[in-house]
Amino acid sequence: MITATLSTLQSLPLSSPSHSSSSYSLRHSHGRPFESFENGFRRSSQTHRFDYVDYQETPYRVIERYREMVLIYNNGAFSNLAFAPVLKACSKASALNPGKQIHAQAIKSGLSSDVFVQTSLLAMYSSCGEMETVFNLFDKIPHRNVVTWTAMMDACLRSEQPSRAAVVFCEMQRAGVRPDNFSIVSLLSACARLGALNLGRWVHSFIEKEGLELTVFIGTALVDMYCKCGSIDDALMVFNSMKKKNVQSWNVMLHGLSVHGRGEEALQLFFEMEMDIGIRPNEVTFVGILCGCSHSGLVEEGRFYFDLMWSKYGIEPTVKHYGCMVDLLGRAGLLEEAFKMVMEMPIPPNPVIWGSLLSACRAQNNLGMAERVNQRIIEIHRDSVQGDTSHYVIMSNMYAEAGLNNKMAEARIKIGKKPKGRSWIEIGCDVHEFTVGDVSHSMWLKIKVMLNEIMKKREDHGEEDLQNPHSEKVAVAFGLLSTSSPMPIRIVKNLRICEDCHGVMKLISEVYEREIVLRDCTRFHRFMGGLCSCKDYW
DNA sequence: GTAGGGTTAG
Repeated sequence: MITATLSTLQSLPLSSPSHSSSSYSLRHSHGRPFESFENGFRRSSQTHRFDYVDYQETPYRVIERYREMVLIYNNGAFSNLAFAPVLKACSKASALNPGKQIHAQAIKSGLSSDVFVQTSLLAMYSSCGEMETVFNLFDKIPHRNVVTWTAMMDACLRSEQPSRAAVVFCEMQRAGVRPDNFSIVSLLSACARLGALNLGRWVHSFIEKEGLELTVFIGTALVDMYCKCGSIDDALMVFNSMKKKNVQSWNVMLHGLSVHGRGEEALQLFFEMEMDIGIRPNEVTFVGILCGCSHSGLVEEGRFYFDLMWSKYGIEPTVKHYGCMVDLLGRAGLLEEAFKMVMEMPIPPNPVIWGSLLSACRAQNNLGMAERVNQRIIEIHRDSVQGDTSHYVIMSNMYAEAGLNNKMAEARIKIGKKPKGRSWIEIGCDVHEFTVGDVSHSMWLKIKVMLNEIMKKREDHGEEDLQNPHSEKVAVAFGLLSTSSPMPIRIVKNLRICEDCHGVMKLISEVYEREIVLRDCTRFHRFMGGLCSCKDYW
């Protein structure tokens, strides 16, 4: 410890702090200069100019330089200007321990009540996953500004609590704090994750009403929201009206078309994207393209673009690109080729890839290969404490169909207790959160009958129909089309859901032979297609 | 002057 301190001190310039500042500035004079924070550090009553942050540096280097400053001025006082940038660096690096030390120093300096320091601390704890601390901290911030509120929304989104983020937004409005571009983007992100189309539309009209500019960030967030909420045409409308687009805007639209089974249009969009000078497709772009090929059964096109990403753009395929390809080949019935691809890929395959191949084996009814694949999944999961058991569900069903009852029973035991999935539905202007997997429902028998009926209707529609989004139809069914103002959200806890919905959540797990954790209810909306009786129930 | 934002395989 002492050695480290000495060596750090020795490595520092012996000249005055102001001199060290200029030497660093000179060194970087060709790039973005160091941010200058006068009063960042003070010794006695004397103020020194101190530059310690260069945003081009790695977060760890920023933290290191901050520590060097602390060593020099260990008897001095800090101003809030010293803390915010280094806490931002801690956020970027998810560096909890340095963050805690800085928190302690902030308290010692009597600056823990400064809103800049508090907001930076909030963001730091949030990016380190310390949600309890975040909520405690937030409660103790007396004068929250729009940045504080947005940081809190971001914390909710990070911890997979999008409905809470929406509530935070509402509280912010109630507190009389005007939302800005940042908070609107966070709210749109919450809508996207919730599948809350109606709320998203409210946000869109809010943007227009308030005359907020359709910046590239807001535009992209809107497009993403409409895609995730199943309203692809609205997404296209916003996308086409965007004056400025960057690679993320294109990627969002491309991926949206892909997951909606509109692969041909996705490929057309990619063509247009290539025509746009100044836009260079990146690896996310190709995840979107390959996903589109897979969802639309475009095998040859998928192969073509998988090669193109390296040959034309020099992008190395990642595990996600391989995942799309394996899914594409598997769905097309090319099991051997898919298996070969997994075995020969230069990066280690993960359970997602094997799982996708296993689903393909199930679809092709290839028990032999399914067993081989299952073995691989077991090997990968061997070391993990909380293993995903969905592969056993597929195996047990395949064994059941093959009449191998002993093996089926064996697999059933392994399935064990599944964690509860959560989902949300938007009814009117409320966002409702509920959980799935409750087997104790007193109406279960009745539900079962109802589900059979729903499944029959699904079959009558044909499998193809199920691939298409039914958002508009569902919106009507759920009574979503009425808009009310000014406060669009109210979260209902301990929600009762209608028998149909409750049962369908279970059924999805059974039918798709996988554990369903619905992050948004888009898929759920599509699945229901207006067939449930939630509207009457409510 | 310092703090907060959008995309990614099943």
